[in-house]
Order: sequence, then structure tokens, then C-alpha cells
Amino acid sequence: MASTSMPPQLSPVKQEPHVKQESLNQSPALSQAYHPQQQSIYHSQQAPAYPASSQYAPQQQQQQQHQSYYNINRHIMAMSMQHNGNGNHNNHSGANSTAGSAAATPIMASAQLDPNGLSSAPSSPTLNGLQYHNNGGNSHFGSNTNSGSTTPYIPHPSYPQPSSYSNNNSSNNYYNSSPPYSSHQQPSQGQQQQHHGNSTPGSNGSHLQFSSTAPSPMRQHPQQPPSQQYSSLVPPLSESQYAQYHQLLGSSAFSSSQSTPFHSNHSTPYSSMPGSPTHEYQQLGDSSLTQKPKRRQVKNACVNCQKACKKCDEGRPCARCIKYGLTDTCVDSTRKIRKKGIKRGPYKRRAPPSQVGSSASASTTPTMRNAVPTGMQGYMSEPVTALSSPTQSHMLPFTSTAGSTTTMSHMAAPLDFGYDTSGGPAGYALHTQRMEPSYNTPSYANGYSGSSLYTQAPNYGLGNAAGGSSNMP
DNA sequence: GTGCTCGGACTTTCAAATAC
DNA sequence: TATTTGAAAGTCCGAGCACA
Repeated sequence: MASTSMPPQLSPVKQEPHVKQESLNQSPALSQAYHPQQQSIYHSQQAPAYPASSQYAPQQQQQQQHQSYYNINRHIMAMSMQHNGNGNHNNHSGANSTAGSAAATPIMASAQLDPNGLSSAPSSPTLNGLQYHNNGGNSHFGSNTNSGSTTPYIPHPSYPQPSSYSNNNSSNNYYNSSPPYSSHQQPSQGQQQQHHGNSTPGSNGSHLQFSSTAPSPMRQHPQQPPSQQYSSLVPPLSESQYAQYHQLLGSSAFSSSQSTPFHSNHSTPYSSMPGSPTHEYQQLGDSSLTQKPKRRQVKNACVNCQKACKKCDEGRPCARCIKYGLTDTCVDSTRKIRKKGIKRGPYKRRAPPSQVGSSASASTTPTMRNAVPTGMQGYMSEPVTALSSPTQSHMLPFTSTAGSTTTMSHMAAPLDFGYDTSGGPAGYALHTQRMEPSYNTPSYANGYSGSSLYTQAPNYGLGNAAGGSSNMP
């Protein structure tokens, strides 16, 4: 519903998702402050620009300077705050925070909760840079305290004041000295529409408490001046540190203790917490320490991250766009419409339960066939000869070991789970979408009524009938 | 050492096919 | 109608390269 008013000129942004021509000289954001009430999401028709080595003009440096340099300590603290056992994530409000609960973890134990709104001298370097305050205004990490406090927080004029992107007056200004990281930031009217009914809980403003939860740490740009507030105590992360950070989180004990169902409805604070271990990586059960954690993707990357093939987050502007000063152009990318009416080949038939049982008992080799979950019956079960079908490409890795009974037997059910040719034409690939000649040239000219999510046909602007998806060969 | 590009691995979505 | 399937559509990791 949102994109119905999308001006056509926006389409070039999407033109070449993998064209990395992000102009280094055109950055509408560089010389502008971020004015969420004024900026138009369609404001820039220019290609989003990445600041080049010399792009950090003084103004932007100033802007960047006021961004918090997120760091592991903060992140851990945030997790600790969640983890302090009461499960009340409203507890980010200062009123509910107590030293006792804060001390639930060693990290938090060093947090100085100052009821006077003053920053107590940190007793531990761990939190030296956190500027944790409890001034009754529920502000944290650089309070927006209006007590004329001694906090070093300086509200940045370019960013909305915390109250403007807090959903309630209690203003849980977690990290409120930072740019509007919140995916729940109250956007301008246009921005709200941009979310085109996004079901992502992070974008509908319905979740109040973690609207500004701990983001991923941002790495300080090498040319940025050190933060006056934090830099001395909170060194920025290098690229490698940043990567290590994510690696660590991906397999840390924090993660494993907070695992949530991957297909959760994002209602759990842990999983919905941007930057949290479980948000970024879904653990794979108890074997998380040895297995690579599952990658977690955002539902809709912004156009800039999409172009750069880089990780985005649900906030708008996202962390990466903030980092590069692309806040003006940080909007959700338009998603293609899935074509309907495409005939698909006959699916594998599920095996009758009786057959499964008999097959297990009939197994002549000590394999793990019995261990095949009911829901997995038939999966990977096609005859190896059928794997030549291009539609079964995801099974190809198993073809190499098809001859090895000991290797594959737990995957390959011996029954005729494969192509069922009795009820229809044989030949799996004959019915695949790939065979549709029009596949690469989707036409929306017939007035796609579409779902509420996609009310306007994306114009990829390729101007090339053979183009279609840029990812297509 | 750091940033950028981009191929392709990986994940998510959701309509078609199938089961009940 | 409910569930499963599986390809489309998407995200973003990480290797390679360029540059300061």
C-alpha cells in the first residue's frame, strides 16, 4: 500500500542491485543534517554515495562524531540487562532498575546507577564509556537528562531528540546519545508508508521497550575524530574486531543460553533485539559451539545495503547507512512480486507411515534410516538418476556420495518416494518455472493487484528485456 | 591495514502441490 | 482446509583487489 505513491524516479535506485557504482562524489547526506521531519524518503534521486577517503567533510565529521561508537561492552551490558533475570524488559527504565538487578552479572555489577542523574565514577573500565544514568527519565548511556547534568551527552542537532523517536513518554532512551538506531523510530509520514505494511515487528512501532536496543557495534571511521564522550574509553572496533565480535556472539555462551525458535514471531525480546546474538544468528541447538550459526537476515534490506551486498538492519536509517552518512537514502528496497500461476512440477509424495516403518525394519544395513524424522520422509529421496533435474540442484551435493551407502543411507529412504509419474506427466523439470519463457521478463503491465505488500510493480529499470533479475545469468 | 566490489552461499518467502 | 514442498527472491559472507 505504501509504494503506490512511489515516484518513478525512485526506480533507478533499484536499477542494478549489484552495480556498485555508489558515487563517491554525490552524497546528499554529507552536507545535510538529518532531519527526519523534513527529509523525504524520495528526497534523493541521486545514487547513494559512500564517503570516499576524503568525503568526511567537517560537517559530517561532526555528525559522525556524535554517533556513538558501539562496542562490545555496551552490547554485553545490554544483554546483561536483559539477562538479569526479571525478564522485564521495561526494566530499561531507570525507575525499575536497581543496583541489585544490575548486579546480576559481573558486568552489570560495575554499572553505576546513579539515582541523581549523575554519572558515577565508573568502578570498572568495562562501563567507563557507558555513561549509565538513572535520572528518573529512564535514560541510559548518555542521558538526555534535562537536569543540566554533568553528563557529556550533547544532543546532536541533526538527530531527533530521543523523545521524538520514543514511543512513550517514559522514553526508554537506551543509547539515546546515538543516532536514531531504532527500527521503531517514529518516522515521518512518508517513512511510515515506506514500510509498506511490513510485518516486521521492528518497524511497526508496536514494540516499545526495545525500540533502541543494543545495535551492533559500529566501527569508527578512521578519519573520524575520536568521540569526545566515549572514545577514550571505548575504542572503536576495527574491521577484524568487528568480525571477531560477530564470530564471538555467534557461538558464545550468551547465544546458546538465549536461543529462540528461529521462526519465532519476533515477540521475544532476545530474538527481536537488533544486534543480539540470537537476532543475528540463530543457534543450531546444542551443537552451536561446533556448528556455524545460522545466518539471520533482515526481511528487507535498505537500498544502500542491498547495493553493497552488506548486512543491513531493521532500523531506518540502518546502522550502515548511518555509518556512511547515507541516512537520506536509507529506505527499504522494493521487493519483486512473486509471479503467480506458475505451474510447478509434481512434488514428492509423502510416504505412508506404514511404509516408513517397514522400510526401517527391512533395512539390511546398520544405517540411520530409522532416524529420519517423519517430516523428512522422502527428502533427499529421489533416485540419484533424477538428480540431473535442474530443479533438484540443492540435492546435488549428495550425488557425489550417492554410491556410498554408509554415507547416504540415512538420507536416502529406499522407498519410491521419488517422482510420481502415475498421476501426471513425468519429468520434473518440465513443470518448473525456469521453463517459462517469460520468466526473465516479468510484466506487470496487467495491473497487478497484488498483496498489500507489493502494490506497485518494481521497476528495475534495466531497460533490458532480458534483464529480469540482475542475479539471473 | 582498511575499504570496496561482487560471486555465490545461504536464508526467507510464499504459491503450488499434496494430504487429509 | 491444512500442510508440505521447493523454487524464486532475497540477504550478506568472505575472498580478492585497490588504495592510503
